[in-house]
Amino acid sequence: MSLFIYNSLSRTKEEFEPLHPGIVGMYVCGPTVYGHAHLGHAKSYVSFDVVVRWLRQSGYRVKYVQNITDVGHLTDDADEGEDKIMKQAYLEKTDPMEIAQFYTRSFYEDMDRLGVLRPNIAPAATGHIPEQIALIERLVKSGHAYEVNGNVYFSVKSFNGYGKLSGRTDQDSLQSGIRSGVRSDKRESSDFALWKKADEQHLMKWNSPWSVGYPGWHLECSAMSMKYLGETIDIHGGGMENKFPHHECEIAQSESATRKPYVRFWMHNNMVTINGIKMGKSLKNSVNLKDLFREIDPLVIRFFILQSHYRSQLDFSETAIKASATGLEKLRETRRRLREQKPGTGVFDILPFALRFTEAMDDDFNTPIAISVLFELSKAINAALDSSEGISDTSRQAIETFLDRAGQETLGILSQNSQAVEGNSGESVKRVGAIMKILLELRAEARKNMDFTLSDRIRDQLLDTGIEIKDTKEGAVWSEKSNL
RNA sequence: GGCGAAGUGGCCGAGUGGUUAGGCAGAGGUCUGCAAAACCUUGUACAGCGGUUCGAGUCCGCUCUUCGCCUCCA
Repeated sequence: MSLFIYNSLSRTKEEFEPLHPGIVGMYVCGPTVYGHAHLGHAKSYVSFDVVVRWLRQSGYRVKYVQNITDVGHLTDDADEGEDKIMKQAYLEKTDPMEIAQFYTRSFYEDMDRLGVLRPNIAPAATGHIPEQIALIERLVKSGHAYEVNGNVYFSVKSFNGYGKLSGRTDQDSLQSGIRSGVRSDKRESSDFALWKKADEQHLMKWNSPWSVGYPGWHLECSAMSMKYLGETIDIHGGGMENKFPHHECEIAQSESATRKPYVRFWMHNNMVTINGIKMGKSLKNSVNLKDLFREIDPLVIRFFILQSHYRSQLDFSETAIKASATGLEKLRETRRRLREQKPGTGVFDILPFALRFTEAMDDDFNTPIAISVLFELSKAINAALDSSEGISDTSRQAIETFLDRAGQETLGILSQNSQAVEGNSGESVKRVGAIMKILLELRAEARKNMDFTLSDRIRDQLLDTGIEIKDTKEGAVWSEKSNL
């Protein structure tokens, strides 16, 4: 069985083979750091996190590069608009670098909580100005770019592959979408900026052969991916909304410079909608992750995201996320039960489940199917545990190995210690365990004496503090109730 | 207007020709002091209209509706 990935460039699923055997070069467009991360970021980076994890599970060494955009680019290609980071710096009365650093840290905090593994390399745009200038020089030299008044533009007409990713090849219709009346030095209105001359007030600017200025917003990804992954990379990921113009421009400038294919597999993840409408900062309906985490376990959000396919839109609602929370709790509960169960004699065959899980992941990272396999497995495990034979120790170990690999290492939703008392040392965890043991013994005694008032009081009051008691055949067990 | 995606049972959400997706919610049952959990049973779903086919949610056409991109955005 081999891995198939949907390639946005060919619009079909293709069998994946890396350019260099055993090693995958992967680049994903990172955030522009001028605000806290929102649900859209979560969907994107959780999705690509699972891609990376699965590639590694499949035996590849993945070199994962995800940039940090800390240059505040203009808000459009038409030579006007504002610099977002600079605007935020004025707003917060500080300088752009502090803004970028602050929100970069915030971004990683949120991603860590979602269980998103850090990229191998996280290059910042401001740290790669020389590489970007070198790329522009290469394009000017080869006639694909031209300078006017200190600005450098890429000539779209000079690259005839323009539009192959987005399907937008009709230059006339492209131009009709651009507003008229804007003064510009461009030869063609579809040309895009590689270097912009800075005006007086502009805060972030660098020397270049053309002017004191700053790089165009498509340039950093090309320059940095080539630097760290080579001129042809295996996988480039990003949000759908970046297909055009961002990725189209990346292809144009990169392939014009190198005369080699830039990306072998383009992967685009879909949007988060709220009540069916796209979530966006400009629409003022974006859901900030830090706010969300106060009410919902970050891993529930991760699970919720993975219950739909990365190429599908994900509609966020209170009821949908609650359903996910209950579902995830069910999987966790099964795992807990399995661990605590006394060994039986029953043989449990994990192989069919493992095969179906692999098949689902190999089919363009179909996490909803993969999760449905976990649910079916959960049901089978519970049924086996309820039966008189139970599950043998050998079978139990095989199941746990699979759950570690599938549930934790691949999907990142069943962490081994999810029920541990968070943020506490091993000592205090032990102490809580000892206290609970005493309480459960007292309650068992009360039940034996038919004193249900007392036994229910212990149960109810513990529940108020977030500890849940369940009476099973083997006696009472306790667990921490995850929020929501 | 151009490019693209999509309409699945109360809700979420898979499924590219032929047997059950899965989850949540609901109903009935087993277990239980009660509760919780778990298990069992329970749903004539595929926007509409035509067409292709022995057979279509799945292919083709038309209609309706929704969404994304064409300005920064994951």
